[in-house]
Amino acid sequence: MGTNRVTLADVARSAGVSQTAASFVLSGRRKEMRISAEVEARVLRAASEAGYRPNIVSRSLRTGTSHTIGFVSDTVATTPFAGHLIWGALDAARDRGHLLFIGETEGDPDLEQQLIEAMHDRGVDGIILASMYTRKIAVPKALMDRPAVLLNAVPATRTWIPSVVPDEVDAGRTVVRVLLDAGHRDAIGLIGAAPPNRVPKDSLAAVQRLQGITEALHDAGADVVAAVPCPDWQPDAGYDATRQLLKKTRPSALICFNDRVSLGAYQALADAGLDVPADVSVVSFDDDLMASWVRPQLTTVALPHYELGRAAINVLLDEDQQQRSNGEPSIHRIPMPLRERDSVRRLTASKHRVRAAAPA
Amino acid sequence: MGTNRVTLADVARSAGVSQTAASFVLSGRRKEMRISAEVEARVLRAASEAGYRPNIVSRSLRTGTSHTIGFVSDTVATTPFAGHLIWGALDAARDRGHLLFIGETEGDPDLEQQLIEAMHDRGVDGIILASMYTRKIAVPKALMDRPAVLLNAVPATRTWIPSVVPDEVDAGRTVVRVLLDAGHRDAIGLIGAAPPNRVPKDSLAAVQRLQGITEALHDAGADVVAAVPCPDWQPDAGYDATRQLLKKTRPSALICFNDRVSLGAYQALADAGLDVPADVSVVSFDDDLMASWVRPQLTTVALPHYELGRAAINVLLDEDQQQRSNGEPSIHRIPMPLRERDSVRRLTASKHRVRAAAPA
DNA sequence: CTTTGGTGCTAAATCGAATCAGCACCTGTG
DNA sequence: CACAGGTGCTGATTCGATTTAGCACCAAAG
Repeated sequence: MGTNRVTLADVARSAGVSQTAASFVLSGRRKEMRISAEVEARVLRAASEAGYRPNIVSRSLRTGTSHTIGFVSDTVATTPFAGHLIWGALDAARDRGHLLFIGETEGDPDLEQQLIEAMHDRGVDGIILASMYTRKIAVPKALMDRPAVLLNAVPATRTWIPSVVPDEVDAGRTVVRVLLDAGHRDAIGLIGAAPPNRVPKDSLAAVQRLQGITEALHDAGADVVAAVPCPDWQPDAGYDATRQLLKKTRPSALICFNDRVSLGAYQALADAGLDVPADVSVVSFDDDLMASWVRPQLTTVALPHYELGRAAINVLLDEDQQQRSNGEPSIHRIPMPLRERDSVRRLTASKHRVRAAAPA
Repeated sequence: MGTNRVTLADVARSAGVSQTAASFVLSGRRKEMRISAEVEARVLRAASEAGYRPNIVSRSLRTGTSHTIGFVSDTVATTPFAGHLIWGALDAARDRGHLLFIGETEGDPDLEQQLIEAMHDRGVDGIILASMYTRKIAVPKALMDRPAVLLNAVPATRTWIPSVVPDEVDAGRTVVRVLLDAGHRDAIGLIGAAPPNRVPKDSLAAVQRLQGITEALHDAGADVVAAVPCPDWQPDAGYDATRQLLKKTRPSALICFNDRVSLGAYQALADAGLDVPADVSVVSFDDDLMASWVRPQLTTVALPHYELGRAAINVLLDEDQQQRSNGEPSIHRIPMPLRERDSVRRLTASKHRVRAAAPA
């Protein structure tokens, strides 16, 4: 290194013992080598006086563990979502004494491969491969040889690599519970997907949210009054779908499949002269930034990006060994927390459907 | 490492030569060791057939260079700004064969110290210490021993460490040029700071933007018609300041000190029945996201976060050595590009002040 | 026929920590 | 008094590359 770093040899010399003794003391294993308490004290003193810090490069070469993790993502900059994934991973890594390499692939498989190899060349203990939005991904070969975790993604092919994803099915159940608890039961509409399987192509979230919604309604003996799928989950499509639904029926509540769709729904409801939440309640998914910008603020189930990032580190560090031995591919589902805001109206205790009302 | 990686020894053995020969061939220095072309071919072939990749941990231990850079920031997740700084650094690092460690301090000096040390323990070639917004920072001791660059920050104390910052003075000149080019000359108002030095405390941007503006106006023989400082650069303060200015005078153009202030100015102008840009032109700084959301879209001078990130890597890798030898602290100023949008009105060729007009 | 000088390569040391294999020394037992 | 067994430590090797020192061979020069 540039300047004169203190090495283990320096510490040993100044404590008047062998490197071996110093090494065992400093790694807290003095009993194993039967080092006396007196020598331990001398070594500890010498180390702290000299400001000794172990050289992790050297340790890594010898032991093969670098306390370093690679985080490879298809995006780091564009959205706050990606930032929060990284943030969670960073915090968890710090808690466990690890540092993170970050790499961005921009969706390019070659670049992905190169980054993973560059990280392995530097002796990372494992790699987290993250996706900006939840999806199935082809697991690159380079990932298979060493510990790895998929974050916000599930493997397209069968593999031992564990995944960490949001619990979308449970989120579907959650939005239904919110509506049922508020007394909405009979006139619930769906914007963005329709049972049994009319959902946007390739969207895991769509399938699973719909599944949770369907199950929860069935459990309660309820059913949707109408459902309109959208080709994609953008405000425009949400607007069109909502208008279409309003032609057929007059729901007391809408479940929109994400916050951007909700934005379109808000607009369509306003155009129809319907007030949120007085006339129609709206619940949604994602907790996008806009969810707290729109008026009334959206009640929505949040994608837990920070927690996903944290979980990925912990899964990588804790479970990976076991997973590799038995062939079970494990999927860790992280709860999606409800953000209760102002877009759901609590119906009166009578539990009867209320056609319209807004008592100041 | 976990599975059996191919080592240099393996390559040498299968090529039937010594490690030394293999090493010199693979590092492209065969002439130095006078290796024959024939042996070179054998080694190259063996290496590529075996899929040899050098172990950078080992190389790092021997040579002290890891092709790894530490990026320590006070924020990574909260804003898109921070994301773009990292993005630029990531791209430049990749172009030059380096990988980035990322660390977030959350503004905590102890954490900052720990992160820097943890990175040095892992043999980074240098460290970039980044700030979310441009400011003076106390340079941590841990940074002084090895190559380092301050990003979006200048050192509070005298030091050899180079800085990379946006060129705010030039940005000040740019906004003035935009207005002069459009024929605004006599009735330019300032919102956010006032000459000679009534600026928000601790804001480098304020001082330098004002300096550029003042110089450029002076060069053109022009002057501001009125200037109102704000305590902080938020929409509310911008609104108040603009109302205050409008009581005194009727500008043909406003220079707002950032986009959030401009947002407030827009509101105050609207309240006063003045149209942007028909009655009053507005130019601003930052190119915040909102600059393209507001109507009319703001003409503004952008903070070049991506380029700042790139530059930091290049400065670290290129200039650091020299800087350490002579004691000159260097400051690299990155141009702030103009984003011309719709908030500036071009006056008629007569160059006379137009009181109000909006044909169609 | 020895020396010089160039060519083409190899052996061994090195970076800093971890760790295996032992080596003195002492105490208690038969 | 020989010997087992425990205590408290040290020397040397290892990880995988880079790099210094130097060896063997051959041709040309003296």
